Amino acid sequence: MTKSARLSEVAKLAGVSPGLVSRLINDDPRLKIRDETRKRVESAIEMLQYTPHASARALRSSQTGLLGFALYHVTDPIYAQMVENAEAAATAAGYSLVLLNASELAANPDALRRLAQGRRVDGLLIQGGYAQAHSSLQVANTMPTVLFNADPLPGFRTVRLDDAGAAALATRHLIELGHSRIAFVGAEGSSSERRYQGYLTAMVEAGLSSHPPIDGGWEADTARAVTERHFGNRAAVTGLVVVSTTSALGVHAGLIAAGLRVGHDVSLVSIHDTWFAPHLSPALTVAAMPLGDLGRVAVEMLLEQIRDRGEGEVILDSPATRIVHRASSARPADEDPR
Amino acid sequence: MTKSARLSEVAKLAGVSPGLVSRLINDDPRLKIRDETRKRVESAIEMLQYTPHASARALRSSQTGLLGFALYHVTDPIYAQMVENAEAAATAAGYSLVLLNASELAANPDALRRLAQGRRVDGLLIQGGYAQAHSSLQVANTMPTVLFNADPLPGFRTVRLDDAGAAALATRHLIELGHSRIAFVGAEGSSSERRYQGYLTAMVEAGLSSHPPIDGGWEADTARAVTERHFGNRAAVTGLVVVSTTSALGVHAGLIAAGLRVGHDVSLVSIHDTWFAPHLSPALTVAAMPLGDLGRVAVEMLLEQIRDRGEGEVILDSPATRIVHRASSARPADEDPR
DNA sequence: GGCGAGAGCCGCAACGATATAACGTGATAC
DNA sequence: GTATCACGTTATATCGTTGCGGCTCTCGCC
Repeated sequence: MTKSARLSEVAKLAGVSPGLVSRLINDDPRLKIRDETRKRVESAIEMLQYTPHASARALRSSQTGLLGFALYHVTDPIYAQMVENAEAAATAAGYSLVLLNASELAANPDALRRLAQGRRVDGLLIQGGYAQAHSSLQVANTMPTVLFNADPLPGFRTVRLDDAGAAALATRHLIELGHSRIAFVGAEGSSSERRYQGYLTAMVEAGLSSHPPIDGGWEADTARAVTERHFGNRAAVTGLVVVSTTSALGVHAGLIAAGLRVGHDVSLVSIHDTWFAPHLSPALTVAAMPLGDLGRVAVEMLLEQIRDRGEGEVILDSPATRIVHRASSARPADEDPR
Repeated sequence: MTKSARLSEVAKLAGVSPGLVSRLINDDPRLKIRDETRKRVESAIEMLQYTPHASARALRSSQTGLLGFALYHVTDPIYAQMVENAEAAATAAGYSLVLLNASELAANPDALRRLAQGRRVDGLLIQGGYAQAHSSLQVANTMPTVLFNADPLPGFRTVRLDDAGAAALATRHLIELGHSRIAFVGAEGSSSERRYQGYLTAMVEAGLSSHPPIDGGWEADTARAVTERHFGNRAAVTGLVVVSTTSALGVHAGLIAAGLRVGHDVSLVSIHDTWFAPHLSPALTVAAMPLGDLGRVAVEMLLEQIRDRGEGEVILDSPATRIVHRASSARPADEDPR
């Protein structure tokens, strides 16, 4: 029991050829086999506790059963949620995820080549932003790739959420509550820009004058600092739409530190729901997008591409976005309700 | 350029045999080669953009360069932080991490066999709790394994943090502020038990009477519900030590919901620091343990074991634990300060 | 009874790399 | 001048699977 069994040993024990055992294991559709023989082989497999050798199989069939998953920060709760669902989807299809550091891939183009050309994985899932970098373009031809949360790039499949729609929804939520002076706290990157566009759409359609975006960054720390600086004591607006829950946490803290009452002096809505949003005090109102679906769909698209070698770009704008109304947003206090 | 180059093609271009190229790439210490030949080979590699084929190499050398990393929840910010550092340590050593779902491994013992016996990875990192399950014991003999945040198990290498020490530190922090009625909010599992022991130690050494642990669970939701139920309006204690930041968030919310002022009526300290702890209002005081180190050390221990086939168990109790004092803890309001 | 048609199974040749033994050279020693 | 040896380099044997062509029976049928 110290050394695991080989396919040939199974074959010998069952009194058949290795090839037959292999075809049985991979249930080759055009395999004709007598029931008695099948049973014999199966019990030999059982007896020897046979498990196919992954590397040998990978070499021969040139399929590793691995998908590379490149992220900038696993610690970002938004993406952690996506990872969880992507992992589940991959496992369900018999694949595993290899965690990759997107920043490192971007910094070191050889690393990407090693992955793709060395056939270490069967496909790549890459977080947006990075994929826009030049070096990855070459990879596209040699390996199935899906970009998520990225601007569509010719030749790549892309999957992303309805950023503009969610931001518009969040903005409309504040407008419906009676707010008219509403600002958008954004960050760098195309997804923030799309969300700002959504904010603009909602403001224009309500006939309200919009503000230029406030850059708070993606991190809570920076968002907090910017908020404190921006809103020291006086609130120029009564409503804020924040680009992400992570930075909304910073805005939340910054407003309180500046002596403003969240959900009273200033109403706050952020994009993306996370597990901590309901537990802030006051709890955070959010425009929730189906992040889990993003992970699942990204994996499914990649697998489809691996199987069919399908070309062409696909953009998935999920319609499942909805407002989760919590205490951080309310009717404006110091304005006449409409 | 459509098909990537083989080792043999490099050899042919350089006018040498494949074996020589292989030994040069893997810098075999007992390889003697003329400088001129080396240059010729190297430029051939460069010219053909040669990259070793991962599966072929894995089959022949029986080393995949992959480490399995089994977690229960990637979304837990505590472990997310660990993953990030583990990934960095693995990459630095030329390895990659394969993300595994610990719950699924536990539920389905065949999955573990497939991994270990199928030689899909070179080693396994397994989150505690799961490893205690029976099925994993067999794996220990066939594959290098390191358990993290787990009780030491004979035959396994284990790495964990100084749970008891951190809890004692947190408790002493409250005692030093002048609190005497202090309770511990815990959860299921051995790490919570160790932390409760630390709480007891500190209480006993201060001559204070301790309370039985309050079970708040690991999640913010459950901790919040338990807190609201437990502390409806009246505070039986003035200080709380909470088993983890995640559940502390729930306790924080629950106290506020119950009408109690955190950092005033009740002081709160939790174990583990995370990115959101400073941004709660009031900000959370924590006993910070070096989570990043945990990830790094776990990987390093595993690699060591892979190389040396070293046996024996090692328990790392990191001494770097420290208190980060924020607004959620203060001198008790309704008691005489000592 | 001979022939064709499958059904059922076998065996060889890769897949791309690496480890090891074997092999040619010169140079050195006797 | 032959034996010895060190130094480079090559040839060959795997590693464990899978894909493919082909071989051998057993039947059915004219």
